Amino acid sequence: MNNNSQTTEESERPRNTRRRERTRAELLLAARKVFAERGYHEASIAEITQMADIGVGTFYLHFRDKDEAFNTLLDEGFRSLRDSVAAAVTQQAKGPILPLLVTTVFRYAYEQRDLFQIALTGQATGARAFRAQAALAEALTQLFESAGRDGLLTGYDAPVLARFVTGMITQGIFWWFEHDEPGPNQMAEQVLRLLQYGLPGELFG
Amino acid sequence: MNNNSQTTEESERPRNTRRRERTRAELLLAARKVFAERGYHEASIAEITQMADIGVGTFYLHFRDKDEAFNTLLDEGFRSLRDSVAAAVTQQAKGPILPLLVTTVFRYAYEQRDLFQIALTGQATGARAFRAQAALAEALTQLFESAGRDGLLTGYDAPVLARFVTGMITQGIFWWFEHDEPGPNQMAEQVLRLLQYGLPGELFG
Amino acid sequence: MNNNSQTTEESERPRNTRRRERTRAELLLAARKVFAERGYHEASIAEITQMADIGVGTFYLHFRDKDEAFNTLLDEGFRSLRDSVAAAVTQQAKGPILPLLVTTVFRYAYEQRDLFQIALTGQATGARAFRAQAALAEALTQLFESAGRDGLLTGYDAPVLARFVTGMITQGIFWWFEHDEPGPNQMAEQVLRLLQYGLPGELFG
Amino acid sequence: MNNNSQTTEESERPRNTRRRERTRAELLLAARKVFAERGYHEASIAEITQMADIGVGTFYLHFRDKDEAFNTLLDEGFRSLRDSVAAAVTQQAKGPILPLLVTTVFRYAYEQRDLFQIALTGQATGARAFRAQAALAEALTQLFESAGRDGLLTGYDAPVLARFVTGMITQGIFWWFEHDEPGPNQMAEQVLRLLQYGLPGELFG
DNA sequence: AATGAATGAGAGTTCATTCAT
DNA sequence: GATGAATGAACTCTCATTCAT
Repeated sequence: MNNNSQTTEESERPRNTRRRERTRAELLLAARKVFAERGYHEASIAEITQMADIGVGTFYLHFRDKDEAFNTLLDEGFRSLRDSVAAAVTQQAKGPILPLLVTTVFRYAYEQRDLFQIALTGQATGARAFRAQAALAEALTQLFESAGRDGLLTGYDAPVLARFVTGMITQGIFWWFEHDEPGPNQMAEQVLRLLQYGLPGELFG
Repeated sequence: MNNNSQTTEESERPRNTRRRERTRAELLLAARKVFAERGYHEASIAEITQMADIGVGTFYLHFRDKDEAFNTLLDEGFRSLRDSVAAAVTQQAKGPILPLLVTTVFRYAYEQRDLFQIALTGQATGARAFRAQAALAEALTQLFESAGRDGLLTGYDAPVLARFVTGMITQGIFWWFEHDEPGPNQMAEQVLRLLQYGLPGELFG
Repeated sequence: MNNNSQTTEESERPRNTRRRERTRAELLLAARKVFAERGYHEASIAEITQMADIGVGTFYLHFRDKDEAFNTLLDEGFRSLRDSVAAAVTQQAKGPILPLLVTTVFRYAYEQRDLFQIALTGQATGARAFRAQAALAEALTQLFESAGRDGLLTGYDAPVLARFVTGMITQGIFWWFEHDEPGPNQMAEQVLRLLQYGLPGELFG
Repeated sequence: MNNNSQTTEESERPRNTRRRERTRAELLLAARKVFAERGYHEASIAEITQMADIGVGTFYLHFRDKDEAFNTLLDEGFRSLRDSVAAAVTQQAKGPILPLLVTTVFRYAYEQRDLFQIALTGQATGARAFRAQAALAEALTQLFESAGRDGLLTGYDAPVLARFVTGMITQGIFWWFEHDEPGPNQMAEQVLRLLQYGLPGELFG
């Protein structure tokens, strides 16, 4: 309680803590690379720790197992996306949300392609991955349900509609796994144009 | 003595051949179930052969390895989808293709959910899966490029547009992994409505 | 049901079965050596399979894990001791059981020293080992309780008495881990003499 | 400046020494608990140091390795038993030693059950454990050899006899791992009665 | 063609021990 | 003297694949 011990609270603890945090960060960075390159199952702890230049055992000092490392990686990665979106929405208080959402997600995803590759391609049985999509779909569902209550969107099923838009965004991000163009702004613009104006009637007879 | 060479097409060869084919079909059926239930990596050859009630070794008489079985499964499964689409297009010669394509894919996917679950969720590193999406995107790209040459679609990038639509369809199918409603026709209708009319301008400011 | 398949029931199955049994026996033999030499914890599956000149994986075809192999080893080993004792008792129907029991156990233990070394020294957390002693104590308890009901043994607590005798026998067997003499008959004789006549009163004042 | 060399016996050194000793004692206490609860192999240094609320590294400042801690624990524990026995023998100078020995050992063992549990059950490959039994057997051997030289014990092999008695005592202590009754005095009495008077002749035919 | 016992490389994980602070 | 993060050898166990029958 009181500082009568020889471990000063400002120097001793932080030293270890700082080292611990650095190691953890290095492991997460390496895990990010390896998961992105190999996918969940093909990624081995050995490769991750080698890439981080850290002993195998150390991995287990920081994560209970492979699964926890994977989840931590995504959780911490997407937390900052969530923050970005929340910040953008708050800032531009009364404007339309949809364009903002699409644009923000695309911008973030373009910067963090590897993270999305892990989340979307990464495999990982069960619910592990797909949470990225789920979170996006959730946000969009709320948006559309709100719009629905305002009388817009007659004839549409909000959750399903949300999924469609999620699919469009997801595929846009997939596109970047193979191409660099178009950039996030143009990508967002294309999505929004399609959503707003649709395709020419000729295509539908 | 007797002509049991490779020309005896109706008696000798067919007997073995038929048996061989039956075994192969049983293996593929079992593989389909197991891959759908477990995903690529968690599926084990042992479980597949057990479910097929066939010896482990026999598996390798029919498929070089796990990967080949997986690919074969998808190839053969989607071949029939391709045929369905081709047939539908040919039949309805001069009408608009897009609605036809969307509707046919949804109808097929609704019936063959397990196949799509394997293909879309299935894991399988690299390009293994995703070919379902790729094939669909390819077909749509051609459609849109053709439309683009007719002067429609100004301002759109055809391949990217194709991806967007692929994403919508994919997510529609994903939806069915968790829900049974809406059925394929309504699902197609929702997609087509969104594609044709877009969303109300209020959502875009 | 009927033998219309090409697998004849007298040749095909037994061939595999025989091989399986041989492998299993070799594994148990090797396990016996290694456990005796190293004790439960220091024994590794790798060493066992190496000694048996059999692949590591094969071990797990026959035993769920190290523990099961250990238990199987003791169970099968002591089953034959139990049989020996039962046979001896049955045969010499109406004579006194105690000398018979002591003698039979010692004779068997002298031949199967390694097995007893595993059981008595073997370690193995929990109840794993010690069952040899427990079984012996159990048999002796019944013997003494029966004698107690006949009015003999006043002043003795039968289960505790049974443990004492178990301890004597156990230590006799321990002795053989380091010495070869005296042989089982003399050992039994010494135990029985002590049990029957006790030590001279001078030692007790 | 000040004479803090190795001759300052009352101020400087003792402070450190005392602290050192306290840490060591805490470690041994924790080790005792953990070894008793888990057995040698399942006990981990981490658990011991956690229980002692002391850093892992500190353990190795006091003991070369796990093995040394284990041995130290037993050595120090049994040293006091040896002292108790020696004191009792000296005190009751000319009476018979055997009853005294048995009674003293049982009384001590009843109080220090955990120590005996470690020593008798504790696992620890090789000679590590079993030294408790060995020491007891040694003392008894001397007793019996002395008696043998006085012409008593004809027909008995002193060392083997010593082992038998060791076995009885050991099993008496084992009994306490599962039961609380009978207490040390009654237990000793039962052992001594059996040793002095033996069992009724009817049991031997 | 079919079988299934056998294989062994390689995975995840643990833990006694070290060492920079 | 004390600390605890880091280490890596060693372990158990799995499973795609082979091959004698």
